Amino acid sequence: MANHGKRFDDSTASQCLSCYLKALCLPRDLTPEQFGTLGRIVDAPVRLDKRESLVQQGATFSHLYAVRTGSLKQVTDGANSETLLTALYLPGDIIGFDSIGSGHYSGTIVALESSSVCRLPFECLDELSSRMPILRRHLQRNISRTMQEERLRLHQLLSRTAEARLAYFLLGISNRFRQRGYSPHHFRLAMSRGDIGSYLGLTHETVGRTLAAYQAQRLLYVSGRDYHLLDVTRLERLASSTGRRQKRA
Amino acid sequence: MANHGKRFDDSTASQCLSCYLKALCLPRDLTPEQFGTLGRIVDAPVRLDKRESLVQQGATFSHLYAVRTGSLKQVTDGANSETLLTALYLPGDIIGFDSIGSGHYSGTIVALESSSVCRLPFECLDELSSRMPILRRHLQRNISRTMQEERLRLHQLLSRTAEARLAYFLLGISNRFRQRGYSPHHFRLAMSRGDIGSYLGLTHETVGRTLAAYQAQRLLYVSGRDYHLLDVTRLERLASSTGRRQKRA
DNA sequence: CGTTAGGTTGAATCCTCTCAACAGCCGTGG
DNA sequence: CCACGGCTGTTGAGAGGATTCAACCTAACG
Repeated sequence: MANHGKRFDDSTASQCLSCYLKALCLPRDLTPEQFGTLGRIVDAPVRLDKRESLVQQGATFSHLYAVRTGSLKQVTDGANSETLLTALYLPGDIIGFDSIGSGHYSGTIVALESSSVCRLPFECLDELSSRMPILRRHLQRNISRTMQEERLRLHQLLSRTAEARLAYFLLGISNRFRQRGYSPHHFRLAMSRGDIGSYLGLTHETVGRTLAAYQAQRLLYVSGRDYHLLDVTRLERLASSTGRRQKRA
Repeated sequence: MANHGKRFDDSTASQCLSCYLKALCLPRDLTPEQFGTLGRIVDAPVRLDKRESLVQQGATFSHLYAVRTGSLKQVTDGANSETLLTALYLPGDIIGFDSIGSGHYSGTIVALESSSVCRLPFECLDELSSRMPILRRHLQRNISRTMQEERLRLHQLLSRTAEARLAYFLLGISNRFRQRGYSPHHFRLAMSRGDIGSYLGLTHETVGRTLAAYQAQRLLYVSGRDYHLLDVTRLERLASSTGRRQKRA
């Protein structure tokens, strides 16, 4: 690093210090000094316009990215020329964990709206983590947790109906907003119906129809990409039921 | 560790040295000394009978396990008293990556047949990895790769028919056997139809019917839990198509 | 102001689930 | 040794849900 000698409260470091998301992307209980060391390797934030892409699928992996504002999607195209939405990133999320293993970004990252992200050079981070067990743990935890959550989530979705899948999805989003300090009942989701469908394995028509059905039952109110969850309890019941006819005991 | 002074070719170390799976669970290009250090922290292998469980869901996380022989499944029960088969482990696989984050095992691990596994104390492994970058990288890669593979796989499955899901699944198994040096065309899968269904989000009837349909088309031959893949090319076509009617361009 | 992408709605088709009945295999226990 | 129940796997019939295809509507944007 060129700025090796800088004090921990220099401009880049304070970027992290002042960031209200630090509880999400950084370990807690860092000493000010550790904080400084870490902040020093963070590059200046990158600004992205809507639809602009951060990295291309297949490009060689070099940085992790922490979402500061806005939201981004990961689209991956498989062998058979189908492209799937494989991840949604909200402020505080770290992008790129899934690309460490192969050395190439596993999908194209596209901004769903104007967004800004922090660049984290992985080499530096890795080198640092060998000397800072607390950081190593934090990274491990973060990877491991997202892996286990996603595994369970996707397996649960596999056997569910569109009704349950959507409820499950919306409640997940709601929780993520809650963790970030936003309202869990009212939020804007910058994804199209098609995006949601791609993520959940449904067609855009089905997504729309299901949302309409929810509205008819007063479970939520949707206007465009604005969502108001009205009856979370009932949505939870829906999400955790298979949505199918009861198998008789 | 009590056995800190042991030479690298002592009994536990040689266990790994002589293990034909070391290419899978250990980094390649280790010096004999590093090899010894690593081998020293590996506990004696654990033997499991069919149906015996290795760890219970929710137990506090302490060890990773490397599968030596046999096969195991991870079953996770969600909130709503449904239990899902969330992972299948074959020789050379590492069990437990998904449990580092939460500190608790994320599912019960059950042997599908008589199996043996190596215990890897995570604390030691982690401590070691701070001094051995090559090991740290290997662990990171392993976690990251399984995470990304699984994410893509499950998202692809979400929008596919039973026909495509099963083909996809069987080809995945086939590849894993190939990597391990077994025949990719003929193998025994110790899972029941119900297990497969749970993993893929299908009912056991559908699994059976689909296998029967494959046999009628001479794509494969199944007898009980013995599988012979006859026409891999055609299976691959099936697996990578959605299985649905072609959407017209 | 026209074009395009996103969204809604309807009708028909197809796939998978549910339910039910039955065959085979295995271990237990009489 | 055989009977028994339990577990696993197979097959069939009917119902329900998601998809495909088509038409139409809206909002955004050059």
